Amino acid sequence: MSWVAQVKEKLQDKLVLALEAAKAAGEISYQELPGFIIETPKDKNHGDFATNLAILLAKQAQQNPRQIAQIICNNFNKENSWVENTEVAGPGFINFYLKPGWLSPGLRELLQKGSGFGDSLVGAGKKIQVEFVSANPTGELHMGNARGAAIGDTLANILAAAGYTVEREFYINDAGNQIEKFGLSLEARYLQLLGEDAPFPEDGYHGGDITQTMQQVINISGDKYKNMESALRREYLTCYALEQKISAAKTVLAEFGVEYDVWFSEQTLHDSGAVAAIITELLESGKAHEENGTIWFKATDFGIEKDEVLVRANGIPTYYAADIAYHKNKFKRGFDKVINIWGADHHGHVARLKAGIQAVGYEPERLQVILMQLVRLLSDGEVLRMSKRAGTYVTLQELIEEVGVDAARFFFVMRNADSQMDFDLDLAKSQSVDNPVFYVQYAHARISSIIEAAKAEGQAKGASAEANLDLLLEPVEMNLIRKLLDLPDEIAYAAATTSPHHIITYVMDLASFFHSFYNSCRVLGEDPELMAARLALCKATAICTAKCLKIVGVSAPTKM
RNA sequence: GCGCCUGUAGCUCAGUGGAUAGAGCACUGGCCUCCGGAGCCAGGUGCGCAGGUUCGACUCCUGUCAGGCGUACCA
Repeated sequence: MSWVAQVKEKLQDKLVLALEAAKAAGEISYQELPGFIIETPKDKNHGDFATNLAILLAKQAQQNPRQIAQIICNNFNKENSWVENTEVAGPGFINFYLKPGWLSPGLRELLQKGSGFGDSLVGAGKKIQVEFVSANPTGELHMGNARGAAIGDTLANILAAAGYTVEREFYINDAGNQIEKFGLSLEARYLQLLGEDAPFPEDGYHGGDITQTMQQVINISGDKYKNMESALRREYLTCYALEQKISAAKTVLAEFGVEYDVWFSEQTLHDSGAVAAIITELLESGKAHEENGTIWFKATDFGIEKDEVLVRANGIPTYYAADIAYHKNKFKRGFDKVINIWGADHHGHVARLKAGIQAVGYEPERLQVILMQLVRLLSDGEVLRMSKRAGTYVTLQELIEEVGVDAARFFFVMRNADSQMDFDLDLAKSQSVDNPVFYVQYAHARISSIIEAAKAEGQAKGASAEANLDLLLEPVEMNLIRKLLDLPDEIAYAAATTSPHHIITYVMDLASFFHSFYNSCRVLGEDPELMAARLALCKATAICTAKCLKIVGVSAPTKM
């Protein structure tokens, strides 16, 4: 448990004791202890902690909340605690003012733990999978995929820091209709490149990358497939192109800082009979039935508006059927919970999939889908609709080259997945200096520089837990320490709410507190003891800043 | 029509039922002979609208308006 949490718990115990004492003395009457909270007031004038206990008791006790608060304060035993003073405020809050130096043990703990500070065990023993990006392997990864990549990878890092065993997975949609179309498009381009007058499929993939890939095939093996039987030719070309696309995706994602544990092929679910098994299972349990050659899942029995097709009239299973099989496979692999990050345009699929999961015997709550609103692209102040057809999309590769990994990841994680965000290309390119990522990185670089300077003067040993941390009594120092000690709770909170953007909000605040401290307190050249304490505070700030940046997948430079 | 998401400052966005709702950008003025001025300090405007629950609502509920996205034998 973090130091702040320990102090809080002690406070809570003592509050309950005070209340019981008051009851025993007949000063107040109540039946049940309400679920009160102890919080950190936003306004520093309201003390270090505050509780709403008295307000919640008012009804039961049939007394004025401020009176109750006063009674509790009178019965509160400050001995053997950090509490220096209590105060009744507002509608009946009790504010606690703690003794100077109460933060020192926490700061010492932080310095001792180093980069492990912030980790917790709230998820210990639980296994979670995060599946993200999972883009069709028929084209290049684009900016929308980049948002998913940044959010998914960061979320996985957060969950790992919170003690969960985490696996990252990319689901490769290498089966079904779109692969058919892909194959037809490849074949057409291939033949066209060889001078044939091959018609391009109606709604095929028009991307130039497909032509390039086919040019590669010709460079390698000439017209080897030209006179082959069409179906076989498509199989060869598709196989080659898929391998290329997947390998390219791996490369660019790795460049973006994302490494997956598992690349899972949809096709293997068909090959292994897992999809067929699901369909049989649903038929046999009466949850599906055949009608005119089509197999329907009775989704309406699970609260869905209409039944869903599992196998089309042409005998080919739907993506939906494969997805049920896929999620059963996930649960059989022992994940307590699986999280999917999807574009919001797939939200209609969530309820259906949950119904399917339930139908094959798993609690739908074990699947969480994080819907990510789509990225709107702005250029010259105009909204560009991202479209592969129109060629108005930015690839992940281009994004990395033009904006950089640090700025791009920071930017994508900064906003709630629910927000429909605008990405101003011109701003990202031309004014990237204004990106908040630099604000945070600058703080880290500044600290590194101070510590280097201290080393040069032979003072580096000061930046340690041995310093007399009780000397850090300036308000800007206390604010900074308090913020630093919030990190474990922030990570746990971000994990519990699966909201990566909280980490950004936190680290921006942290940087702000540090810059304020820096501007009003000197570190080097002070009295040796005070300098040692301040160096330790700087070191602690660097530790927490680097920790957050690492979680987000952004570098923590020592100089800029 | 029905369903999901979103409406908070001029713009982009934070905000865990608590006290006087925040940050960045943009605008104005100030700040180190000294540790990195990519920094700090100050300046003002806002919770789409209407009800309800609550001691207390940006937060929960209902209705309504606006935008986005779904509502396939596509994925």
